[in-house]
Amino acid sequence: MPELPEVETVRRGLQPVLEGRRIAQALVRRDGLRWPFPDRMAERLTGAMVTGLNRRAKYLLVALDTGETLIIHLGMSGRMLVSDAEPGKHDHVVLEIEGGARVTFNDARRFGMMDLIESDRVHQHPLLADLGPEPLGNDFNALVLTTAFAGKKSPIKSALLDQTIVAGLGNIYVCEALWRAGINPLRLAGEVGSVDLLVRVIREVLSDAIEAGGSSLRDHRQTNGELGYFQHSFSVYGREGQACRTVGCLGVIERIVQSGRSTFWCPTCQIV
DNA sequence: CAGAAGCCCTGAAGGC
DNA sequence: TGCCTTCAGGGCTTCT
Repeated sequence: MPELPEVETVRRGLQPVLEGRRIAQALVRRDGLRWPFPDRMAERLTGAMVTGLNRRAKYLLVALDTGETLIIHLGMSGRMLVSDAEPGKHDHVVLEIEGGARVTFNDARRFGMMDLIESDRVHQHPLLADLGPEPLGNDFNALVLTTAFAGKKSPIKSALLDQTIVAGLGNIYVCEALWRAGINPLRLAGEVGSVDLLVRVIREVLSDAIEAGGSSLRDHRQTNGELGYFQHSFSVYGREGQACRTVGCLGVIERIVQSGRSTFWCPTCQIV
């Protein structure tokens, strides 16, 4: 499940493979993923040099010397592979890189997306225009979050999944952050008191995950070259029925459904 | 208008 | 073993 840390890990893994290199040939093996690919995508990618590899929220931004940027979203099951293997099932786009590397976009469930847009208009792309602040950046702080929460009648769990409030959190890291902050996920966003601790733990949980991804990235590159899916140990996510890991807490992790998504939390210590 | 539910899609996992 | 059902969730669309 690629959330911000996974996408950042993919970005860091692809950087040495792509940056400053030319796409010798782009192979597009189907019409699209969630939406159709842009017109003539293969032609527009072939021959282009990658001038920079950036990230906005959960989107990878591949800047090209053609003046266009390739926007990539991994959706739910999307992954990037660096390998010599011949394209197989669910390998939808293959980039042959000058010098021999091969980067493959694989996405079994096809919830991912790719689009091309002029580089100076990237942040006006419909999918990026309304995104909230980057949680690891300076624009994300207690004042901004308090303002965004003001008057909101949805549970704080749902509010944190809203990409216009803060961009890049997904179901897993929202659960982890609320647990670290001791906040009840059912609490209405507009009724949460101080968010200072919440801001701090959101930054922490994302930074920790990026660090963990970075360390496992080296191992993965040595084995099968797959970027993006890593073993993380979660404190609450997926731990229904197990003992809470908060020091001194004797609670048991519960699973509830909010806005159609599973929320894992400890009713004993998440009481703020 | 805000908030919640529906939808897309495939593979993994669990029940019988 | 194998078939069937349920679940996973990012983010847009539709409904209330």
